[in-house]
Amino acid sequence: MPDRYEPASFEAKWRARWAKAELFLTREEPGRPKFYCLDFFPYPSGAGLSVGHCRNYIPNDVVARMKYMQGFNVLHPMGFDAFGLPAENEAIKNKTHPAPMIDRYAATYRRQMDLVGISYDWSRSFKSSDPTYYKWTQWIFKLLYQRGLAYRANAEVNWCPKDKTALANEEVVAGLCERCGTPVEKRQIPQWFFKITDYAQRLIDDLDDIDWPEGIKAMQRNWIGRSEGIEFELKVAFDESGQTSFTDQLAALEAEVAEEAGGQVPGAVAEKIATLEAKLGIHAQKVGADPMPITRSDDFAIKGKPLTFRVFTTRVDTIFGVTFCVLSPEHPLVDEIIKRAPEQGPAVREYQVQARRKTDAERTADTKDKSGVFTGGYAVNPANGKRVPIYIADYVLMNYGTGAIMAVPAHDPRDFDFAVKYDLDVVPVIKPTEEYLAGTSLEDYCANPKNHVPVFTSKDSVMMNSGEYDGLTYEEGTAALGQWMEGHGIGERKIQYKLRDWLISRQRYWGCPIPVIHSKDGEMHLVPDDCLPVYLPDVESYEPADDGSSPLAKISDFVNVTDLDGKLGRRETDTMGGFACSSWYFLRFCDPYNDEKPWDQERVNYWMPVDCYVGGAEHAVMHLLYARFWTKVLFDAGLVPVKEPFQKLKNQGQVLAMTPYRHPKQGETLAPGEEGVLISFKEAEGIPDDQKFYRWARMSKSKGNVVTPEEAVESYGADALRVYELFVAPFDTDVQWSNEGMNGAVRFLSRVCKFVSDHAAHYDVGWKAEIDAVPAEGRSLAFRRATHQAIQKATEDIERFAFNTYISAMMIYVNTLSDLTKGLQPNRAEKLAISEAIESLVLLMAPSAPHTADELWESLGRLGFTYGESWPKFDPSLTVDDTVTIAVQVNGKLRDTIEIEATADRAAMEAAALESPKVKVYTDGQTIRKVIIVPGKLVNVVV
RNA sequence: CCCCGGGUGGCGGAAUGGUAGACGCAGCGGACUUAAAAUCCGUUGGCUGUAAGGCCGUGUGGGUUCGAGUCCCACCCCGGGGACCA
Repeated sequence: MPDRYEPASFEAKWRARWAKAELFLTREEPGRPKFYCLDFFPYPSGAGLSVGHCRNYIPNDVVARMKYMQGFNVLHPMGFDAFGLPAENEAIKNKTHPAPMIDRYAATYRRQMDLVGISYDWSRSFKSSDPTYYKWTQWIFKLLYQRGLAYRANAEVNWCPKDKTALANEEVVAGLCERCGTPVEKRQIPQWFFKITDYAQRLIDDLDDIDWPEGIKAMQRNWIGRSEGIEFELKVAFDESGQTSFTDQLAALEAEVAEEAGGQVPGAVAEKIATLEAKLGIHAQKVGADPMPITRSDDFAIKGKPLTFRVFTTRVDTIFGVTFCVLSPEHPLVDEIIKRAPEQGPAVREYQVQARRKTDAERTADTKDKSGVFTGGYAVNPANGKRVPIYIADYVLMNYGTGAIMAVPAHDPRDFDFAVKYDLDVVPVIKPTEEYLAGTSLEDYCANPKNHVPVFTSKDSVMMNSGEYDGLTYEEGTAALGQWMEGHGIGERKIQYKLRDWLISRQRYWGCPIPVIHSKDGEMHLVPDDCLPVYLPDVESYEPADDGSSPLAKISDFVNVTDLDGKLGRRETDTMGGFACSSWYFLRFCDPYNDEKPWDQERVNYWMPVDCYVGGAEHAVMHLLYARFWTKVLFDAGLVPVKEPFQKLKNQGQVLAMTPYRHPKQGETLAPGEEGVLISFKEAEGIPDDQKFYRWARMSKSKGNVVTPEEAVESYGADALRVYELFVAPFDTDVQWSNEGMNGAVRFLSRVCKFVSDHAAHYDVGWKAEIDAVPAEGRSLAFRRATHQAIQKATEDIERFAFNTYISAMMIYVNTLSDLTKGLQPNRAEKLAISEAIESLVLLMAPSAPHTADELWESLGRLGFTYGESWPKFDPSLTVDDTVTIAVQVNGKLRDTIEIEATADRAAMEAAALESPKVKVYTDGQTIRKVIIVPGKLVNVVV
């Protein structure tokens, strides 16, 4: 029996035995509840795993192991996200084919995961690039297509010139390619999209039902970006001075109707217009607009149809403060306006060209500096009939809302900046608070709104300068104006989302082929089920072209197909982005060998949802949103029993390592945000202290600060690595790697071994049958209490993902047991209690230090594995002590602590507290006003 | 600018509104050793005091409470995310 932790002597042996016994094969034994424990689907990088990656696998492994011991059927699988740009780029760099490369890398991952003893069921493993898997990815694509959720459209997309492919919106960060940092360009290419926008509302709503970190939920809500507002129509005029009353607008409408009806206005329509006229006239007077005589303004009807455009706003309560409107440079109305107001044409065209040339990165870089140009047209504010100039500016985005806005510079900072720059009016229409005015008067604010920065944007105030709407709150004003607009057909309430459809086409080789054939007549056909999968052709050369076409397009054997009727067609040559493949892998794990269908319904009904999903927070809005979307589609199709795939989600913290930097040399410049120049540890040795410094940085190959699992296991042992990573910090916070900390874990495991080996002689396998018959008292009771308290703490802590305090409780347990056994010649009761303690200790340690636990288990003469044993249960009556230490406070200040019977009632506690000489010092000569008693905790005497 | 986290000894961290600093690391003192490593025992928030003890102490300032690391308000700092989304 080992009396200290000697990993080299037994860890490898146990891993081999677990493998031989197929210990972690998923069981579906009837009568046991299920638990699905899943880690994020990793892309197997060529750099291999670092101890940083283990921080996600180890804690979830502890959960999986405990759940199994508690009697659950546990599904704990692992596979590899093999398709996609990272793999393909790596293969190109190494001048090799991605398929064998990925196989090699995945094998390394598996070896490393096995090395630290993760209890995966490898029999269920697959790679997303396996044809047996991607066949079903294609099958689901077809399902989406059939349900109207996959479509091809010619669209302006984010094009990464380095990766030579289109990217999804989620893969573009601040205008740069998320993967390689290259500024993305815009390109018009036919692309495949999934219609995730159809599910926007459900993707928000169902977040309420799942146990995820609030931060991730917030990020998803934010990304989906729901906003409620009103979309309404404005008419375009070409004369600034002319006021157009509502009656004018009605007259124009009448003319329009008459034109369509062949010169004669139908009676019913005329009547309707008359009533509207009456209503509108009253309204116009109320809001203070000039009641203009009915004249036929030809502004609206020059050369045919009147020009109109629609805007979306969440602040219709500020509509009386509109002083200009802005169209996005790409807005189709712009052409129409300059056709009719040609004098602004050249300037407008020039600006459009400039805007187009800018990349998203440039556009976002100068968000402060607004630019734009007047179009020559005016918009008529439907609320008050006022005409305001129409500008184009690139701060208005074509792909959000209607691509046009009403600008209220008094209450919107962006509009304000623009108004200041182009000397446009600012008309306050929301009464600012006293706090905002900060001393100056309301008159001064209204007279010189441009002197008041930042602008007043709060919704917690009332309307002013808004005619009959003055004094209404945001809610009231929005409701009243919304009703008015809807009543008069000017606009309607609407909900907008920022979320756009998910672009899945990649013009690259290494991805799942899209099962579509384009026939000669331009129609698209899905590849029939019995022809799936569409195999990715095995080719020598697969480098991407930069003309926007996929490398598959050059492979004529792949492209040219003939259908059953002998008709010629061309295969779709784009492949699916990697996120498609990882949007359903958790379903395949439930039934990975099925070659009839993607999964057997019963298997998925049994295992889904995932009970505990663990991975990094960086996938907050990509994988996690896409997987939720697919699950909902599959739910709607009746193929999965759950609306949400991941019931509980946990994000682990990163592992940071000390990383050397040096100060920049003369002439060297640092990128923004950089503190110094990254150097290797070797370089650092040769540099004097005052020229270098160390920072904690995320472990990564590029930083040269990686500690591999092999190194850690070699120097300290796998169980030490596991215990260290569990103990060093809470699960979700970043940790700083330290060799000293690893030594602490080694010492602790040695103390566990020492305790067990020192007292193995007293171990009685049959303790369970006898222990309750021998009354525990004194030391034996103390043993039993320590044991049951440890069981309770360990169970609850693992359940709530508090692995650091679980390990801490184990340390306390071992320390307590060691203290209790000092110089002990145990009697029968004590021997039984020690037996219980030894066995509980080993089993409680099993999820975190499984090798050591099994080694000790065997040394105790037990057969099999701790994995197959039952998780210890605690007896609540044995978790409480009979005396407690209570705090005695005077006026809330701690003055004494006293030992007292745990069962002491309030009166006894009070009496004991008041008797304390230390308390008397403070209470003598004082009047006791009140005594607060918290049973079992404290007494507070108020004098 | 907005939205999330988070600021506790020399360090990592613990603490259902109820004894702040559990547990570990590092340090210090001691035992064992020819010596060192390893191990074991003791000790370790600051100030003050011979001691018993006292005072201060969880980013800053206020508040609620018998009692605040924990709840509320304002602010400062650090980390992450989103950023012209109308």
